[in-house]
Amino acid sequence: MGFNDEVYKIVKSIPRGKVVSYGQIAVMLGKPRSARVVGWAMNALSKKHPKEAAVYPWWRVLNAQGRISIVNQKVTALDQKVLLEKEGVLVTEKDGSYFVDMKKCQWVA
DNA sequence: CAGTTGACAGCAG
DNA sequence: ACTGCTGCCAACT
Repeated sequence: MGFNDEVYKIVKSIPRGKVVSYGQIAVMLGKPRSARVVGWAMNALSKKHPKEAAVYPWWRVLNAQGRISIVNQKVTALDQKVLLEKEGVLVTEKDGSYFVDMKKCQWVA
């Protein structure tokens, strides 16, 4: 595979307690407009490679607003919230969705 | 091989 | 400020 692995590589390098946005990953890959593909890659990771999901901290990946945009996957937004909190990331709930303070937790390469 | 999809982002109305 | 439409690009069917 190609692009997918690139995404995973970035994800794997995210430090504990930090989060990044899809667009940010896309930029790191040199394709600023591939945010959607990054999301697709994450989806494929948990869906087709659940075993690798334990290695790649996909839960540190959020959308640009710091919102957990996961919807109907194997893992729920609640799971992601718990995982993040376990790492010391403050997750706030807002109208059924979970948010992270990007200002404090966003990872800068 | 061609059309559809998607855990997004950014600009337009 | 809020909702909606478009752009983008790899993987899927």
